[in-house]
Amino acid sequence: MLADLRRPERTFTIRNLCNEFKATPRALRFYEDKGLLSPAREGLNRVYSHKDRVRLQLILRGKRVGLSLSEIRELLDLYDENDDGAAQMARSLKKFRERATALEQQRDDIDGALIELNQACARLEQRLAEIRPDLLPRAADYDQVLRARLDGHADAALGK
Amino acid sequence: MLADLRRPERTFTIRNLCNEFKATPRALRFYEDKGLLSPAREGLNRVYSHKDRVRLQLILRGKRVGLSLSEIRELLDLYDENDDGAAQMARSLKKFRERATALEQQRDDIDGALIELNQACARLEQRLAEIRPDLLPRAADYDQVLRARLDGHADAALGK
DNA sequence: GCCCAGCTTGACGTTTACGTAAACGTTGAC
DNA sequence: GTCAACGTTTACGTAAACGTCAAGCTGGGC
Repeated sequence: MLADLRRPERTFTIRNLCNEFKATPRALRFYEDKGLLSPAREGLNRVYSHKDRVRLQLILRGKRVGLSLSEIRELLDLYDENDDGAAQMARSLKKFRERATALEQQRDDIDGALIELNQACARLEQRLAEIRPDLLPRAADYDQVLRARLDGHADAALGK
Repeated sequence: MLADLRRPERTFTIRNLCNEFKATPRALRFYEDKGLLSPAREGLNRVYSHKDRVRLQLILRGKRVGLSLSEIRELLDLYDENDDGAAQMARSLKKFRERATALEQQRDDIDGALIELNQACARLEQRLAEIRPDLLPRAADYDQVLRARLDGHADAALGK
């Protein structure tokens, strides 16, 4: 029954979780090495509980937002030393905001790079158009999309 | 005179260029190792010409837009094997466009991460507000800025 | 002559997140 | 009985872009 999948006593093999979350066994073992996971053992084999599964979800979510494994571990540790949930939530919140700020910085960097790239492209296109128009990969539509997006961002950045 | 700085026969020491472009000597030597630069020698010491300076500028620009050193080298090589300028321009243009596409993908990834982060932040804030409002770092203004930007991007992404 | 500052080469260290063997044990299918 | 398919541990390899010594040469100032 599917219901079994939700029963808390259900456990998972390493491959179960790998399949479910598109990870590799090597990755899960690596996370364990780094102290992010600590599944039970059945003999030598790893046995993952629902709690482990949740932790893995948190790990992968952390990765998606660009946290390093050590940062993720810090956050997980916070939830573990769980004497007072509120304090840890506050710290997590702080961490998340820091990450958000960093990500915005990254995005601004990327926008800057895109502007520079587009200028370079424009120059190249112009010169090619003069000299060897036949070599111009026709990508007018592509460029329109590209510029539309950039303009949007430029507006947001400049016009506040 | 400042005019001397522009005279083509003016040469530069490694430190000159490092200071001008905020790089380290190690970096310039590294680029040389990788075949991106090949300054003249005066005894043992490196002597950079104007051409070398331009190449360095191109290298740094390439880095800013996220090209790897090997990709940059390919482009520089194109300009060197200079039998037909137009063909290389066309290839550079292609490379640049590929990079632009990749950067946009990266930016979308970042936006996705930011959305996930903001959701997490919102949940944390809400629960903290219920349980321990005193722990809430007051960052209302910060969040407004943050959301304004995100909304802007969301609009651009959704509204075509 | 001495010393320091700055240049040189060479080589190993760093970081992150695993990949990739190697070598072995366990279980189930046939 | 043996082969395949999983699991295990240990350990080295990878990629990028330099940082960080180490050890030595050289020119200039005093």
